[in-house]
Amino acid sequence: MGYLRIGELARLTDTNNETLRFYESRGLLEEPRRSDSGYRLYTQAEVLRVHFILRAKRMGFSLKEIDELLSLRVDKELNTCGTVKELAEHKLLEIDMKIKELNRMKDALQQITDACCGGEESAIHCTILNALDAE
Amino acid sequence: MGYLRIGELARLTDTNNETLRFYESRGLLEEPRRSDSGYRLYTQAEVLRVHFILRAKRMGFSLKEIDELLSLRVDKELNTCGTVKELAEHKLLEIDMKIKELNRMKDALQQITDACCGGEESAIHCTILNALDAE
DNA sequence: CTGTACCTTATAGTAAGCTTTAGGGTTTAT
DNA sequence: ATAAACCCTAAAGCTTACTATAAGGTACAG
Ligand SMILES: [Zn+2]
Ligand SMILES: [Zn+2]
Ligand SMILES: [Zn+2]
Ligand SMILES: [Zn+2]
Repeated sequence: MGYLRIGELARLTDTNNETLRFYESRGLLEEPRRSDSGYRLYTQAEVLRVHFILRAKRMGFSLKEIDELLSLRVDKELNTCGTVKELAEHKLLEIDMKIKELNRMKDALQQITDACCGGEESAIHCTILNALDAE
Repeated sequence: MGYLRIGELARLTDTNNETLRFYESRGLLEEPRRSDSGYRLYTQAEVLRVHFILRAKRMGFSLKEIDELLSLRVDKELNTCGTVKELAEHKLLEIDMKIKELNRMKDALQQITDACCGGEESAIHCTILNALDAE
């Protein structure tokens, strides 16, 4: 009574049964209790936990990192803000590096693309192709 | 005489034998002529081609897209700047979308991270953990 | 009692871009 | 002649985050 089966948890969290079982296999969800017939039985706590996972994913954390965050979350009183903030700042640095890398790509590609006429004549003089070819 | 074996091509392009064979398997490099003993024999043209591939990779093109670019490059006179520029602009859009996505992540994470004290006391009140938990 | 929706497991497949392994020939220097 | 360095193929493995398939058992409505 009050228990959720996997499909219901999936619906409530906008995921699906396979993903939830996958998260369990990766340790992101604890093994839930089972019904007599072996069905997984969840509580509201798991709804919150899945939402936590999804939010962390949207922040750019990998499942492995989310696993760490979850362990911190489980016994908050035993862990410090310092530990949590370190993880977050590390991730921020990674995101920043990716952004910089993409901006480098973008600028380089934008430059050779702007120079290309984009016309219907032959691409022999194409700045894009030629830039990729240049020594 | 004048031919390069795979290891030499790898050295000249700062790649390795396996990667070059992999590129061949993906159609990025043509099947080269072979020595009597079956060794791949390359010319300077392949050095240029591998450099093309590497530059395109640095611009963010996938191997599949590079394959397309290479076909365009091979007979430039049969293709138009318009075709090439279309590929480039499509890729620019993709890069832009990734940058925006990462910036969204960064801003959200930055906000909850800035609010975290990062101190040595228990994480019960941690803004990071709590933000990930919040409904 | 039968259909349908739901659940179970284990295993394999997907994407990208390689890397590694296994097992076996070739070239070159000493 | 032999060791080191080099090459070959085919196949498997790696990473991330799932998704799909096969071959079932269970719950419940009509
Ligand atoms: Zn042009
Ligand atoms: Zn052009
Ligand atoms: Zn704090
Ligand atoms: Zn904190």
